[in-house]
Amino acid sequence: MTTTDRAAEVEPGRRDRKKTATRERLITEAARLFETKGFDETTTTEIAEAADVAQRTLFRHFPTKEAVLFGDMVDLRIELREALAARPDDEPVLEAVRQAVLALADDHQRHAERRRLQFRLAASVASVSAYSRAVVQASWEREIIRAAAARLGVDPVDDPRPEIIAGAAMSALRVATRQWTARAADTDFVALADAALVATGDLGPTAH
Amino acid sequence: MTTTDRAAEVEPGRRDRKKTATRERLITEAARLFETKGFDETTTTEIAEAADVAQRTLFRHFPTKEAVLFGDMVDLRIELREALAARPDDEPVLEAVRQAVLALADDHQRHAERRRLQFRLAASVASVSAYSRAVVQASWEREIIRAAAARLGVDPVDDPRPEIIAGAAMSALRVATRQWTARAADTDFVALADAALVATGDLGPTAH
DNA sequence: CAGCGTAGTGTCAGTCACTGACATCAGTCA
DNA sequence: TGACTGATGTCAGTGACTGACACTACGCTG
Repeated sequence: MTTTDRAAEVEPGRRDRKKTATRERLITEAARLFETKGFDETTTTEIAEAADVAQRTLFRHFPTKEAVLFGDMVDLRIELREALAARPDDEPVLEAVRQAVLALADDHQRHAERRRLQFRLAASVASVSAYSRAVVQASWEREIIRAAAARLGVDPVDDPRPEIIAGAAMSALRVATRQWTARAADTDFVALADAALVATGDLGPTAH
Repeated sequence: MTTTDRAAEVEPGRRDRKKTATRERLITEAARLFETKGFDETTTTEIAEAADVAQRTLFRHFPTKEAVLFGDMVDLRIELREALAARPDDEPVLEAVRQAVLALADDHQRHAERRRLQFRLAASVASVSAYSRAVVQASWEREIIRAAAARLGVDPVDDPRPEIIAGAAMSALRVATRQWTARAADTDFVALADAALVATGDLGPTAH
């Protein structure tokens, strides 16, 4: 058990290291350019050149320009899935979802600067907003749906409740995100998210 | 200004009639081409030529190719807003939202063929999915948020509940849409949507 | 360790969504 | 009727993305 942890983590060779290095260079250079020049004003060729690769290489690592911006979020889906799986089986569904989504919130807190850039661009650039909603957030939503369906013991195609729970949780997360983006950099994002997620369980009492 | 007064329904002149005729020709020709050739396989120039206008004219009527596909949904937002406003003030929020969203469902029922094409493409083409979520559905969601906030007497920026309600309702609608698309053409969409929306109020009881 | 297969990259040329600029023509209205 | 204005056509671009092909270096196997 030297560097191998659980699922046979083999030391990656030079080729793989170069590949991930290129990928990360693209992500950071893109973020820097988006920050300084704006999203639409930055071309994919500029990003590629800043990372010292050909434009074609950028599109071998990412399917779209938007995907470069959110490139550091790919494993968040897995993280959310594991957080959901880690909740005790006898915990109420909404509580399990709430706790798991706080793992996402915690990640945002840890990568505050990058997340703020992403949220800011999602709020101002149409194509980024669309990507964030339809690709990033939708992937999280699917994890919540899957987990909620499993806990409720139902088929998410027949029973609408898993998807409704997921939609409500994602809405809560969006509210927290918007509030956080509008406030000072040291605002506690997890607390905001928690407050919003608690309100998710209050839909009944909202009745009137 | 324009001709006489504005809010009232004035008989549109020949110029306006031509304009809307062009717009509608673009929408129907696009739908026909998307149906037969597929979305990605149809170029905007082909759509324009089928409608007997220049490609440039298409982009004066619609900002994107996806917007042409959903061109017949523009006034649905207004319809939803009015349905929300029409609900009695003393009705519980969730019930008002449910009834209003059934107005959307009813529209889908009435334009079954076109809606099925749109949903099918949204399920298979990434850019269409993104547009549907981030533009079309998001606009409905905003209407629900606004109405729910007004009914609860809260500011939707501070209080997450309006957005959570809206997110849950939109999720219910998406479930119903997916179920409907997968079933026979004469399936009762309103009934499916109603069943899903009823479940929205059951999040508390879902507890365990 | 020599040699072979292949993954990651560069280069080039092409497609297509979308846009600015300018000319033209047709409704509209004084 | 004549001036104004808004819808359209034409043309020339920009920039995101893609297929094809060649090349190099990594890594494995004999």
